Amino acid sequence: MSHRQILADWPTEERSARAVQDELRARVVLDEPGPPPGTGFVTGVDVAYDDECDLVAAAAVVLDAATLDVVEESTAVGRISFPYVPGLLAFREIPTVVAALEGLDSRPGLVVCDGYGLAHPRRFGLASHLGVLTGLPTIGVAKNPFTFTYEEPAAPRGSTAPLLDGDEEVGRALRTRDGVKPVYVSVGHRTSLETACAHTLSLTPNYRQPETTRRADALCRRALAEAQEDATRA
DNA sequence: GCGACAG
DNA sequence: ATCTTGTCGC
Repeated sequence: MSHRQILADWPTEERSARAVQDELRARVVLDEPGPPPGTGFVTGVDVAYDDECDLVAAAAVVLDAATLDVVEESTAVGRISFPYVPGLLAFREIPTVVAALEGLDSRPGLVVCDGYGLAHPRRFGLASHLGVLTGLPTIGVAKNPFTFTYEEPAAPRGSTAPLLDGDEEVGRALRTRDGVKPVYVSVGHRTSLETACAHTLSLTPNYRQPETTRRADALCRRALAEAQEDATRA
């Protein structure tokens, strides 16, 4: 789906946004293992906002999965399409993220999102939604446990604990640095939870957050700053 | 009804 | 997400 098609019928109200999630959820593919970690490309996406200027900037950064070297970068700037509502984050982030992905010449490979996929009140978070719209394999790696619960994983990097919604495992708390707060991994589209965790570990040789997210975060902030300058000047 | 709540 | 300096520690 193109950026324009997506924006053409983008919901404005919370009620219709939730209805979209309930409908699209059936299209999530959960029975594919996903691309093996350490080979091909891995792409990070992230978004930065300026609510005052009504500006949103997204970045997509393609990394070589084996070396974590940057292969290609893309940014897109737009208007804010939805307020932040817990559970409806995708409606705020996706239009500009898709535009940034469309700017790439490379095939993105696995897309790593800053947020959740299956770990979502209606089992259709940002990573699930982006996966269904693009057809790409996606995973979600969040910095906070949202409304979910978990037992503290053991201290060493690589330790995990189930991320639970009641008694249902919706993701995993994964320790990416010894003794540091874990990240919260969930499946998006066309990937298994095991694959998602393996990718997350291979993307965190030095920091808590995946290299994909760190690169995309830095890039979208830069893009937002430039857009703010342009807006101020005009 | 009240509080909590990915980014 | 964003507002924001110095500072403790490897």
